[in-house]
Amino acid sequence: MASADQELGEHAGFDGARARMRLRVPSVAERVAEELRYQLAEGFLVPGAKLTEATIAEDLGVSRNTVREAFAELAAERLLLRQPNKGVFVATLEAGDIHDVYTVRRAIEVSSIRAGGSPERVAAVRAAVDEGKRAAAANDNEGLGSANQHFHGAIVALAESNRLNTIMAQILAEMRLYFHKATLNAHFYSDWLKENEQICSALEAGELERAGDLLLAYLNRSEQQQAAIHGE
Amino acid sequence: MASADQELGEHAGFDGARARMRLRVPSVAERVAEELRYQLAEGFLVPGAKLTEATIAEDLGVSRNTVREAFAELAAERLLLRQPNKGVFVATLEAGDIHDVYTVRRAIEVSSIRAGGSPERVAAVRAAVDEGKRAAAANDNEGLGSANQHFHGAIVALAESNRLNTIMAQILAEMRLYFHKATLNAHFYSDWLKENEQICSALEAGELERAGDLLLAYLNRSEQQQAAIHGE
DNA sequence: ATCTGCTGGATTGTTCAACAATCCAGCGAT
DNA sequence: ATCGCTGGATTGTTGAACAATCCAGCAGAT
Repeated sequence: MASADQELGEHAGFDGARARMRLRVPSVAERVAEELRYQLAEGFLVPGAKLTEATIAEDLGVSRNTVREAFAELAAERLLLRQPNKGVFVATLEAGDIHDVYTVRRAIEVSSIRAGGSPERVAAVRAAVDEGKRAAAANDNEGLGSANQHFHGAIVALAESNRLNTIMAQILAEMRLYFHKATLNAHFYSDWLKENEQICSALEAGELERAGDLLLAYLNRSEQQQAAIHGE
Repeated sequence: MASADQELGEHAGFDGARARMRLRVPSVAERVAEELRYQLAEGFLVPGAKLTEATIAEDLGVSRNTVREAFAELAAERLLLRQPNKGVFVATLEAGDIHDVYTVRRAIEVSSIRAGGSPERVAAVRAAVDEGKRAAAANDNEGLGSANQHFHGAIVALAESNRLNTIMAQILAEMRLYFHKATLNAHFYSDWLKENEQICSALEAGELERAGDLLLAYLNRSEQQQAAIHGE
């Protein structure tokens, strides 16, 4: 397998929850989209990079039309930016986008936590907190980051809304896209590790108002930090 | 223009706000998606209906591949549902979806209005209220419906978030998809006409907390009504 | 009569090759 | 240095082809 011929691989497996009796064989276009999502999340494709149709088609061993179909999907998810007649590029988060993203997060995360949730969902939040602790103990930076994402994902999942979940998933995907810039400074994480703990405790205690306030405060501070890192 | 040959038409013109110095000639795939969005909103394509690639390609005078690209986009927007190897269908809102949609609306609308907004944005909300009044006076049912959508769109626009705006636009598009079932009973509207007025007044007076509460109450009631109409 | 299993036609999924339209880097003339 | 041109590369779109899949209808078995 030469460097110019990296086949479609297996990177899925985050869906976990569904036990639907369905034998799914994702279409090629679907798998191309999945592979690109993976490469984007993993940082192999840096923001602003240009994706040439022919190259990707050849690398993945699929047709150009199929690649285009995948592009249409990812562009709708804001992971790729399509510039007519110029090509598609990995999306970049500008200064304004950071505020934008956090505006969405404030809306859906705070709303979700304020509505509470079933014991199982709350337990999932607790599980994410523990996952973070474990990662911290193991000095696992990577794991620490994804634990945090699981935490916030679990908060949105409290609302039991498919649409809210996918919106959140997309937002998190967007953030992963450019998080690699900030992913290294680990002392970052030490803060919210105990903060997540507090939020989760408040949630478990049924103090939804307070849980929401804490979460909101966290999001505001996080936005400031991100803005600072990103410059300006 | 025979029935089997309806060319791509002009139904755009909602973007208004942007005065970017850009000469945009949307790609064919884009216009196909736009045309389908239009037909969906207008109710020419009823929920559950099957869209056969070849037929649409021929009707619109474009290639099948181009149609598929448009499909990928609309499926990502939840307006179409893709069932592998079976075809794409106009999305249908099930009982659970109604709750889901309103959960999203509660999250983003209430959050937006609670944060207030610039005087111009508030004025836009007022404009939507007036638009509704005018439509009511003219007995224009159609106009009444879209005035209401403008109202709620304007509320989300308070937050000045592109992402929130597009999310709201998609949600509204989803609702239009099946609103035709309920669009006739006009006494429906008489309620929220004065309610919008109240919400808007509270917003203008800076009583954001109260505005949010009113809006929330409206959304809850509206969800119930919709659920009742949709049966069970 | 109902169920089973097959079959053929229709539709989707995907590829390929082609061509027009567009963009862009480089180069030459002013 | 600026302007304008040109040629190559890339995108946008098409049309045709074929494998895979689905589905309605039908023949045969119980």
